[in-house]
Parts: sequence; C-alpha cells; structure tokens
Amino acid sequence: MASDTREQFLDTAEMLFSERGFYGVSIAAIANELGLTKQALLHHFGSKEKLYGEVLKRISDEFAALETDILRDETDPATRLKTYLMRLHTPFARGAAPTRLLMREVLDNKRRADSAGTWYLKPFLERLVRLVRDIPAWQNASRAEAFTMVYQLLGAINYFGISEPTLQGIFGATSYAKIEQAFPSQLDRLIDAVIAAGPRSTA
Amino acid sequence: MASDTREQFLDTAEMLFSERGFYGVSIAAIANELGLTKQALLHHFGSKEKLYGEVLKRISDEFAALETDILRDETDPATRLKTYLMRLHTPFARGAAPTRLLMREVLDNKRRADSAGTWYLKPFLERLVRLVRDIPAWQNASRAEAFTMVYQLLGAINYFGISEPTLQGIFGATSYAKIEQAFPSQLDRLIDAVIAAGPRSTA
DNA sequence: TTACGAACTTACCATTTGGTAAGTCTAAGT
DNA sequence: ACTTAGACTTACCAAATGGTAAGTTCGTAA
Repeated sequence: MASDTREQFLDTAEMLFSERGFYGVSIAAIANELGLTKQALLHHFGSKEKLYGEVLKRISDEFAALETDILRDETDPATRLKTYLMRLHTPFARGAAPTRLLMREVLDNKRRADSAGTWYLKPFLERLVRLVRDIPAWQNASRAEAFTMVYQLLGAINYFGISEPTLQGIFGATSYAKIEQAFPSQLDRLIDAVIAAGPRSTA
Repeated sequence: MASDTREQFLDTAEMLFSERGFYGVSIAAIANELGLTKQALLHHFGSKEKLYGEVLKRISDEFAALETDILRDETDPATRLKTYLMRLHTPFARGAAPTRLLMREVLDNKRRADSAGTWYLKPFLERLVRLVRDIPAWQNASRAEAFTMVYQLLGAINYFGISEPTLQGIFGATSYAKIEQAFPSQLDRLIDAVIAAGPRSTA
C-alpha cells in the first residue's frame, strides 16, 4: 500500500519527537529507523516542520475521536468527564508518546516559528471545559474556574504520564512499580473530590 | 569581580535552556547574549553539558534552601507542605524558568548522555515525601501513596507553571489573566482537599 | 509500447554545531 | 622586572544539520 510508508514515518516520528524533542531528532535519524534515507521522508512531507505538524494533528484527531466515543457511551456529565480523564492516564496503545509530545508542545510552541498560531491543544481544552460545565454542580462556575479545575487534573495526569523514565531512574524499577500501581486509585479519588467540591467555597 | 561573568552565563543559560531546551540552544547563542564568544563560555564551563549541569544544580540548591526556610518558619507539618507547594507555584523572582527547565529535565534526562545517573530531582522529591508523612493523617500511608499524592499536586502546579505562553496563545491575554487569578485559590482548596482525604478510603 | 507519476536514491550544498589549539591582554604576586 | 594565571579572542576543524537537484526504478494507465 502506498500510504503505508507515510504512516510508518508518522509512527516513528511521533516516537522520536516525543523522546528527544523537535530539535533533538534529525530527519535522517527518523528515516534511518525505517531503513530509508532522509530524502524519502522529505518526499512525503516536504519539510521537518510539516512532518511535525502532521504528527501533532494525528494526536489531536485521536483525542477528538476519544471524546466522541465517550459522549456516545456515557450520558452522565460527571461520568463523562471522569471517564475522559481516566482514559488520558494511559492514552493509547502507543504508550506515553502522545502525552510526552503534547507536553513538549506546551513548552515549545511559542518559539518554533512555523507552527506558531496553530494551537493543536485548543479544541481539546475547550472540550474539557465544556464537559466540566455540563456537570450540575459546576454549571454556575465561571469559564476561568472550570478551566482551572480541569487543568489541575490534567496537570496531575500528564505530569505523571511523562515521568516514568525519570522516576524509575530515581527510585528504581520495583519502587516505581508500586507507585504506578497506586496511581489510578488515587487519581480516581482526586477527580471525585474535585468534582464534588464545586467551583467555590459554598457561598 | 571574577565570578560575575560566570553567574551571568548561568542566568542566561537558565533562561535560554528553559525556553528552547538543551538541543534548541547553542553555546554560541548563550555567549552572544552577553556579547561574548562561545569560547569564553567554554573557558568557564568546559562543555555545554557541564554548563547545563551547573544550571540544574543551582536550581536544585535553591529548592533545598526554600525547604530550609519553611522548616524554620513553620512547625505544623500540614502547613509546611502546603506552604512549600504554594511557593512552588511562583517559584523565584526569575519567573517560570526553573519550572520549565525541570519539566524539560523530566522529559529529557534519560536520553542525554552525560547527566544520566545524576538525578537533580531526587532530593527534592524525597523532601516532599518526608513532609507528607509528617502529617498525622498520612503517617500510615505507604511510600508509594505519599509519593503519588504529592506528585499529583506537583503535576497540577508545574503543568500550569509552564503553560502561560501556550494558554495566552490559545485564549488571549485577558482570558488568561482571569485564569491566572483564579488559580491560586483553587490550588489552595485542592491541597486542603487532598491532605484531608488521607491516604485511603477510610478502611 | 510508451508515457507518466509515485517512491525512492545518490550527490551535493551552505550553515551550524560543539570543541581544540594557540594565542593576546591585563592585573596581581614575587 | 619577570612570571604567572585568569579571562578572554581569532583561527580552525570534523561532523551533522535541513534542504535542493537530478536522477533511477517500477507499477499502471492510455
């Protein structure tokens, strides 16, 4: 199939960009991973920036699809939000690569010339805020309050999501295994607590 | 003073590394920022890796000093933890640079050859876990539970801490100002809720 | 059979990278 | 007066970078 190579390039690029960052990976390195030359890559994507953009777009689309699934399967607003967030904890079969890449994007997008102005995270964040404000207890929350709430949860999830190698390095594999095991239930309780608390000290 | 230039190099390097990452900054760029050549930088630090290591070390030391202050000023364990975490929200006069750099370090340290094995975050994290387990309600928490709890809070704080440029880009300056204003009080409540909840569903 | 376009490759290029070598300049110590 | 050492500079260098140009190979459609 023709587009097979393209898809492989996107997979490899996602992995390497997520591990080493945009400037830490050369297009030659990505191509070599597939046994091809960098010009094969340029043939398909035109430039490194465009390749990077397509990788981000693919992730963005996957998150959108994830929300569509949840809106179909769940009806209770609080459950929808919670399900979505819990799913973000171990996002896709590809592991932490999308989480790591999005974290890098938050750190870098302002500086990288070409993709500035293209905010791949925007629809994702707006969907989350919408989910929060569908919850009865949060209906009179301001946009800022709803956003802040969900962004704190997102931070808790994503920060842990990118930390595996570092935490394994610091604490060792066995200690990390315990931490990883403890995380979901603690996250579950955290989300419940935050949702239950509502937007403001009961005024 | 002789070491004045050195300190300026560390300041500039911290800023640029935090903004563009290790691979995104050349030593020539750092030196030019001070009107010097890259060889002046190499004269003081020997290599790019060593410079980067010293920047990290300085940040690590500052966090240690911060804890010392808090241990001196506060006696209640819960207050100590909360004060520490709230201080991390806007860490130093230098703004978000240390937070951004540490986030990059979490993403990168496994891959960068030289600094692998040097875990600048280790003492910082161990101090936090110690603070948690000093709190009466958390005294029978496992290490993993205490760690997971504080790491979630750390994630909420740090993720927001690195997001200013991105969020301004997505939502605009005025919307971001509202979010920034709403954040501390929500964080305050989040920390209280997590501490109060204790390590496990009341068994 | 030929024409064509997609999927590549080898050559090549200017620029930038981190780092070495060999100075120059200046202030302090003896 | 002479030496030494620190703080720098100019001159290099080999390797790697992203990208262009010009093919080659090959399956398919006219």
